[in-house]
Amino acid sequence: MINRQLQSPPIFGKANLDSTKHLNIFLPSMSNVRVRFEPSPTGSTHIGTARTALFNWLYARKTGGTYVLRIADTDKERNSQEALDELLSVLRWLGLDWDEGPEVGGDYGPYFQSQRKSIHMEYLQKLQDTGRAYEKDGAIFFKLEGERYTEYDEYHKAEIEKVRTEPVVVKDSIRGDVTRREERDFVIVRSNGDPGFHFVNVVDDIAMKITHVLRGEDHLSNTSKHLELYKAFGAEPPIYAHMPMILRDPKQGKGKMSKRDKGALIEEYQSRHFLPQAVVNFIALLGWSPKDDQEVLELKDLLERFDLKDLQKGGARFDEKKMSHINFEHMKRLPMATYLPPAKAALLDADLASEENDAYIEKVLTICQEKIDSFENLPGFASYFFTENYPINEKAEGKATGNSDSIQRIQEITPLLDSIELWDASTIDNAFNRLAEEKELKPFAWYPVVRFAVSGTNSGPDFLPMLEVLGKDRVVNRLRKFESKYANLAAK
RNA sequence: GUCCCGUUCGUCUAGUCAGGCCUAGGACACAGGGUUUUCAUCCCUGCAACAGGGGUUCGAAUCCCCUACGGGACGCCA
Repeated sequence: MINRQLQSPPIFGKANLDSTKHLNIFLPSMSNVRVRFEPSPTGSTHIGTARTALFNWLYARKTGGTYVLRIADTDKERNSQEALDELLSVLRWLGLDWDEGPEVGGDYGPYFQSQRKSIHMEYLQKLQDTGRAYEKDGAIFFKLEGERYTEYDEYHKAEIEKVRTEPVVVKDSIRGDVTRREERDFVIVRSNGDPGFHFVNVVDDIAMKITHVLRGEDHLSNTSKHLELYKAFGAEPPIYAHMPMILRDPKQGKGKMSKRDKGALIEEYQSRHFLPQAVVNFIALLGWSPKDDQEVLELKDLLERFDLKDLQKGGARFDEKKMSHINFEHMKRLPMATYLPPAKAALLDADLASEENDAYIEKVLTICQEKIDSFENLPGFASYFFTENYPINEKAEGKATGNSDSIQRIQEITPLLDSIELWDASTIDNAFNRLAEEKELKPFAWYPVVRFAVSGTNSGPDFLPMLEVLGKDRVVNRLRKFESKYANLAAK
C-alpha cells in the first residue's frame, strides 16, 4: 500500500483530489470503493445531511476509495442556484472535499442529475424492452413481478392494486440482513417527463459504479424499491449502511430533527461563529463513537478511528449543550493565529473592534480565550475592552455598591494606580499589596469593586491581566467615573 | 392501518457479535465542595441507566421469545 497524502486547509477547485494532505496521516492507496453523497439543493443544509456527507467522506478516505458528489436536482420546482452555492460552501467549510462532482469533474459525469436525462432514458428503455415499465396517468411506472390482487388499504383509504412479490434482502453493514417486500408498482418517470428519485438514484449508482451507499435510516424502507430495480437491470446492488436518525431534543418535540429546529442548520453554526472542526466533531459523535474515551477529535483523528461497524443503530438525540462544549474544547486548543480571525469577525459583527487594532485585540483575546466557550459570546464577554458604552450587570452592581466602603476603596486605589508609570500586571499588583498592607486588609477588599468599576460586571478574565490589557487610561477614567456616579454612597 | 428498524444514566455513548474481567466505564448537563485573593476557566466529589416479563445457562446488559415504548417508510419530494 502506498500512503496517500492529503493537503491543507481545504482548498478546493480543480486540484482537490488530494485535498486531505494537510491531515498528514497515512491512508490507503486507491481502492475500488466508490461512495457518493447525493444532496438536493433545496434549502439550507441540515445537520443530518452534513453527517451523511461526513461519514461518506470518512469511509471513502479511510478505504482509499473515491468520494463522488452528485447533485440531486431532478425536482426543478424546489432547486435553486443559491441553495447549491450554499451547499458547496458548507461542504468546504466543513473540510469535506470530493474527488468527482461539480467543479472538479470526473469520468462519470455529468454530476448533476438534471443533466443525465439521456442516461436515464437509456436505462428506461431497458426496462421497457423487458416489459418492466408501463405508462399510466401520463407517468411511467416500474412493474413488479408477481401475482396481482386488489385490496382495501387503510393508509390510502382506497382499494388498490398490490403485487405478491418475493422478498428482497438488504445487505446492511450496520443492521445486518433486512428483509422486506415491495408490494406496489411505483413511479419512475413523472408525468412532466422528469425521472423520479428511486429510479435516478439506482441508475446513477449503477452508471457511476457506486459500491457502498451510506445514508439515513429513513431510506431503509425505500431500499426494497431500489433492490427491485437492481434486479430488473441485472446489476449487483451496493453494500448499504443505513445510519440512525438524528432526533429532536425532547424539549423541542418528538421525532426526527427538522430544518426548523434550533441547531438543525449548518448555516446557523456558521453565522454563530462556531468552529467547523467542532461541528464536524459533534456530528460525528451522533450515532458513532470512538472506542477510546477521547471525544475531542479533529477530522484526522476521526479518520484514524472511523469504522462503519462502530455506528450506532438507535437514533441519536441532538444536544445543544454538548455541541457548545465540543466547540469550547476546540476553541481552547486553537493557536492565536487561527483564533484571531474568527474572534475578530465576531467582534466586528458586534461593532466592537475596528480593522486596525489587531495588536490590542490579540492582547484581549489572549486573556479571554480560556474563559469563553463560543465566539458568539465573545462580544458580551469582552465589550468593555472596546467601548465605554458597555452594559452594566445589575446583580454585580448591587454587590459592588452594596456597602458604603465601596466608594472609599475606589478613592484609595485610584491615585495609586494613576501614579503608576510602568503599567503592567506586577506593578499593579504591587500597588494593591502596598495599599492592603497599609490599611491592614487583604487586596481582595478592592478587587470586586474595582472589577465592577472598570468592566460593569463581576466576571471576566483574570483580574490583574485584565487591568493591564485595559490600560491605565481606561482604568483610571472608569474609576473616576465610578466615584462621581456613586458619590452618594460615601455620604452614608 | 401495514411493513421495516430500534431500546444501557436526563442526553451522547463504552460494554452486546466471541455470556463470567460490569458492585456497568467515559463525556455533556445538573448538584455540592475547592483552587485561581475576581471569574463563565480549572480541580474534586456526588447524582444517575442495562424498558418490562419469560426462557436458555452454574452464570445474561450480552443469547432466544413475548410485551411495551420510540423511530422510519408507505409522494408523479429527495
